[in-house]
Order: sequence, then C-alpha cells, then structure tokens
Amino acid sequence: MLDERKLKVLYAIIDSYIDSAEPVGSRTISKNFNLGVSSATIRNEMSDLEEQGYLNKPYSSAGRIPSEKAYRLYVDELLKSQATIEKKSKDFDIKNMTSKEGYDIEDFMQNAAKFLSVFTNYTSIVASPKFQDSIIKHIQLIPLEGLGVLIVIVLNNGMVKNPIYKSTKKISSNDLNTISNIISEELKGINLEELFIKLENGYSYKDDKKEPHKYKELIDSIFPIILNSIEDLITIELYFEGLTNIFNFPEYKDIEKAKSLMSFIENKDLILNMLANTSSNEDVNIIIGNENIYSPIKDISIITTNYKTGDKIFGRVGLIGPMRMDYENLINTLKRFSKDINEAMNFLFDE
Amino acid sequence: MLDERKLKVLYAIIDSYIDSAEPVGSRTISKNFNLGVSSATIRNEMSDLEEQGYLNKPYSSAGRIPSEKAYRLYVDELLKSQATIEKKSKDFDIKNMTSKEGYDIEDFMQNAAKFLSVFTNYTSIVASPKFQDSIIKHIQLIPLEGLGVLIVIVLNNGMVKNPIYKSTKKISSNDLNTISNIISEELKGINLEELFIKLENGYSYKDDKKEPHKYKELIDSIFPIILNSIEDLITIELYFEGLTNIFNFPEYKDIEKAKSLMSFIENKDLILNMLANTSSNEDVNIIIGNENIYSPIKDISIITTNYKTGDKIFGRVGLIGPMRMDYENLINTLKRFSKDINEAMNFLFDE
DNA sequence: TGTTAGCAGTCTATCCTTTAGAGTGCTAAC
DNA sequence: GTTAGCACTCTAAAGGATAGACTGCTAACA
Repeated sequence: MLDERKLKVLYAIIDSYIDSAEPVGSRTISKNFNLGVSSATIRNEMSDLEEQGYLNKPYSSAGRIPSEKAYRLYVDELLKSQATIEKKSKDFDIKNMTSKEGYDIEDFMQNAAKFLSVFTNYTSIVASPKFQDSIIKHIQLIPLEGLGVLIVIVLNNGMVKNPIYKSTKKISSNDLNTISNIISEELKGINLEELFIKLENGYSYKDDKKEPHKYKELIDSIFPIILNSIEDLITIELYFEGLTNIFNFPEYKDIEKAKSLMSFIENKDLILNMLANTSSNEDVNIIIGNENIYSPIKDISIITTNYKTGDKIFGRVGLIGPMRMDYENLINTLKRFSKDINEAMNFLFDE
Repeated sequence: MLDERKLKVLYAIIDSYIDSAEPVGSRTISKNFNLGVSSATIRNEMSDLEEQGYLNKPYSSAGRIPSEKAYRLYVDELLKSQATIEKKSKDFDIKNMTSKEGYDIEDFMQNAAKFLSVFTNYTSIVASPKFQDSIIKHIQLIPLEGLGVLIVIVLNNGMVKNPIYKSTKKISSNDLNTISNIISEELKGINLEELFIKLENGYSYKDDKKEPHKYKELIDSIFPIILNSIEDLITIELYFEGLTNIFNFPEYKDIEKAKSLMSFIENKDLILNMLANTSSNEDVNIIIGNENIYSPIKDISIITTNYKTGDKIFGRVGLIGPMRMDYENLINTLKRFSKDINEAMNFLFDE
C-alpha cells in the first residue's frame, strides 16, 4: 500500500513529532534523517501521504502532523516486531519495588502503578481485578466488642472482604460459629456473578426442616451485607497515579485542555468503557485517539497490558497520555512490566 | 486594635475579593457596601489598613488584596460567632450519601470526601484514621487452597487486615486454629504502637515449657507479616477527591501555578506535616497560607475537621484551595459535615 | 520519468506600540 | 473628619508590523 520510501518518510515524521510535539516540515526530515533525497522530494511524498490520510496540516503553511491512521500503522508495526522487547527497556525489578509480604492485590497493583508512572513519566491507570469468576471459600463471623459482628468473606484466591454487621442484640460466639458454617455452606462454590444475581433477587435461607429455623431471620439480614461486598468485588475500580505528569506534555500547557483531560480521567466510567470495548487478548493493547470508541476527548492514547493471578482473575494496567505517545519505549516497558508483574503476582497471590 | 469602621471596610474587601478574585478598589466598596461614607474616606481607611499589614497592593495603582493576617482576623471572627452554624448551610445527608452497610472506615471516608468535594466544588483531602491506640482483638489463620494462609487481623474497632502468608508446606486446619489461638493470646491487648515497636525489635515466640515448641518456627515467620500490617495501620494515608476543581479557581488559570499546586498536593508528606503541626482540638481548623509552617506553596489554605469513632481513633477530613477561600460557607459546611460524619461513624463503626 | 533547486505565497507567533480604564494619593474645600 | 476632583500610575487588551517556517509550484536537469 505504501512503498518503502513513503513508509520511511512517514515513520520519520512520526518519530520527529513524538519527540518534539511540533508540526514537522520537509526540511527537518531531510536534515535529520538520512533518506538520500532532497526536501523537495520529501515534500512530494508528504503531499501524497496527506492525500492518503496519514498526515494532517494544522494550517496551509505549517508542517505535518501524523493522523490516527498513521499511528495505528506505526504501532502495529512495532507490535509485530518481536525484536523490540529487548531493545531499549531499562532494568527494573517490580518484585523489589512493590511487594511487601502482606499486601493485598489492590495495594500491590496501586504500588505497581505508582512505580510505572514514576518510571515512564506518564500517568498510569489500573483497573482493579474482576472477581466475577471467583468463588467464596469461607465465611466467618467474628464478634466485636459491642453489638457489631465482623463478617470475613474469603475468596478462593485469597481476596477478602470484611463488612460489619450491626446486630440488635448480643449473639454468642457459639451461635456465630454455627451461623458461619450455615452461611458458608449456603454460598460456597458459586461464582460471584451468579451469587450476586441470586442474592439480589432476594434469596433467603430455607432450612430443610419444615419448621421455623432459629437463625433464619438473622441469616436473612446478613445476606444483603454480603451482597454489598460481592457487588464491590465484581465492580471494577479505577486508580490513577502520576496525574501531574500530564503537565509535562506541551499539548496540555493550555489550561483548558489540561482541565478537560483531567476531568476525562476523573470520569472513570468513560475510561472503563474504553477499556472494556477493546480486545484484551493481546500482550499489550493500544487505543489510539477515538478509534472505535466514543470519547469526549480526542488526541489521547491508552496503552495497557493485562495482569492476572493464575489465569482467571485479571485486571488491566497501563498508561494514558497524548496521542503523540512514545509508543516504542512504552511498548517495551509494558511488555517487560507485564512479564514481571505476572510473575510477582503468581508468586504472591496464586496457589 | 481596629475601630469598627476599619473592620467593616476590611471585611467588605475580604468578601469582595473572595467573591471576585480581583483586587478590590475603594469605589467598589462604596458602591456595593452601604458604609455611609464616600470612596475617598474608604481610600484613607484602606491606606491605614495597608500600613497595619492587613492589605497588600499588587502594584501602585491597583486595588487591594487581603493579607494572611487579614484572613486570620476574619476567620477567627467567623469561628467565634456560633450563629454561623445554622445560617447558610444547605441540607445534606451524609448517612444516605455515603453509607452502605458493609463499608470499612476507609471506603466510607473516601466516599464522604467525594461527597464533600462535589458539594463544595473544592478539592477534598482525607487523612486516614490513626490506629496506633487500637488493640488487636483477634487473629485468625484461614487456609487457602494451595499453600497460602490467610491471616485475619481484627482490631477492637472493627478494622481488619488480611495479609497472606505463603507457607512452605501444607498446614492442617487444626494446627492453624491452634496457632491462631497462640498468636491471638500473644498479641492481644497491646496497643498497636507498642506492638509495632515490640515486633520491629525482632520479638519472637517463647513457650513456657523449656523445650522447643513445635509451632515456634512457623509463628516466628508469621510475626513479620503481622508487623507489616500493623505498620500499614499506624501509617497515615492521604486521599484526594475532586482534584480538577482546582481548575475552577482563576488563580490557577496559569498552568505553572496549577502544576505546582497539584505537585504539592501529590506530595502527601508535606500536607501530612502541615496537618500534624496544627492543633487539632478545635471543631474546625484552618491553616491560612504559610502560617507557622513551611510549605513550598504560598497562597493556599486548608480547612479541616476531625472525624472519630468513639473518641480514640480519628483522622481528618477537609478542603484545600486558594487562600481566598469561601471560609464562611466552608466553615458552616464543615461544622455540619463533622457532626453528621461522626454520628454516622458512631452508628456504623463504634460499639 | 523521477528528482531537485528556487521562489512566490501563506500563515502564525512574537514583539512593539498604543490606548482605555481602573485605581491611588494628594490637595483644597466644606 | 469627610469629600470632590484631578493628576498620576500601571496594567491588560487591542492593533500593527515583522520574521520565519512552511508549502506548492514551476522549470530545469539526469
């Protein structure tokens, strides 16, 4: 589709633009890249590339800016070339940076995101793991000092929730144990998504015996609390680190642009939507500009990778920035990061 | 110190400036506030006020801007007048907005902060509760599917931590129960701060019997994990909500100023320091500008209130913004908020 | 036919100048 | 003690001129 020279010109423009954030002129290319042709020739090529939708001009006598289409071509090329992975990535050690025994997955990932943002100077995002396929392994009620009862909900992957139930009268330790066992038996083994639907539909406890069960009322009033916790667990949360890095990009030196990007980032639903609408099978996934997706903000890209424990529960972690991202570096960094993070998670959280 | 008319002029200027963010001139005051004197008289008063350090001029022919000293006077006056509390505060219902049964304190406070930031259009900050006075009520080891062991650490106030211990060989449920009891007994009743010191100094388990205890090694390897969790619990964390609200203030329309404020806010240690260096006994506490405190940023104020469960564990929640804060409104809002939040917390978390 | 030098034309960003307006401080009168 | 009025100060905004970074085109060249 594009002959080799056109590709070289295009990539040169993209590299320049990623570096400088300024529209790139034909002379810049002929001086800085050794293409063996004059600026006039490059001008002609650029004109063709513009016609084919790979380049844009902010105004008639300005240099060219790569289009979404150009970045897509460029990025796909980068993703294809396996060689990149070893090429540029500096060394880092996720395990040392982030893992202190005793963290839960979310703490761990938040630290990893912090690390990623400091390391790359971009803003990092983490979508919390989705636990909808997990199952409850154990439920334990523990008496607090007053009327409170601590409900410990343990998932098969070690994730835990600890809601508190406020009882109306003191319940004995023994009773709580019995109830723990009953509830555990009732809810064990069902995956959270199904369990959520079940409880949401007002599921209530029915004992075998055809007479009123002495704990039934209590158990039924604990179910909604467990429902809340499950809702938490199957709801994806989004965290950010390094928001101020946004200000490092010249495209956001205009306060209005910075503001709208920040608002966009704070609007977690939109970003979750963008992430959800993208195939997540790849090693590293890149959303460029408004590709396929409605977003109130143009000109941003998101590059993500998956993290998982075992191979079921996973979330996503990545970086957000202007469309003019340093894709080459970030792809390498994220590939490396992805490998390290999954090793660390398997070590820390999987069984 | 200041006669009544001077005070009136000063407050008029402060009110104007809080409202407009523009230097205030004598004519503005004489037109908008019914002081019964001409602008020339006000000019004279303003000149005096400047001499006494209550007002500043950005340049010779501009209007006046209130100084730190002026805000302090104004704010102290507001804090003294009890009447303010009922005057302006709109209605809100923290309990409905934030409490879903099953939240833990930190989730709850994060929601409360979100609410506060949306309600006021300022950026809210929450310092997590300090648990150094809490004691461990119960420790329970729960087996996971593989070699993992979930450690449930329950504090007397219902706060829970759930670190995971990766064991080298499978431990039976019964053994875990025995160990749970031993560890519980060992650590129960000591407040976290002391416990932290104890464990940090390499405390290890010594059984009464003068022979090697069969669980000693295991227990000693679990202590450091508990230590990590305790460290988490006595470390104060800081959260923010509504960062983009910063952009609503005209003083931060300059990108450099916005950037430096954001960096400052992201630098949690500095803010924690500011909060720590302030007496926190008052209902509502206000730090104006650089009062008493080193900070790389001038011209910001922080207004906070305490939250607590029972009367021991507490953290702080508040709002951060330009020195030109809407103190009157915010004081009212925070007083009200403080009342509501503590009621809600007592209901949800205290026993 | 593809490449190149060179030049006219385009558009912006920047710098300088001018101007309007907001505000002070002083003076003289009440 | 208060006030009107005026000269003076300073900024922020608007307008105008200029430099410079490009492109696109044409004509010459290999």
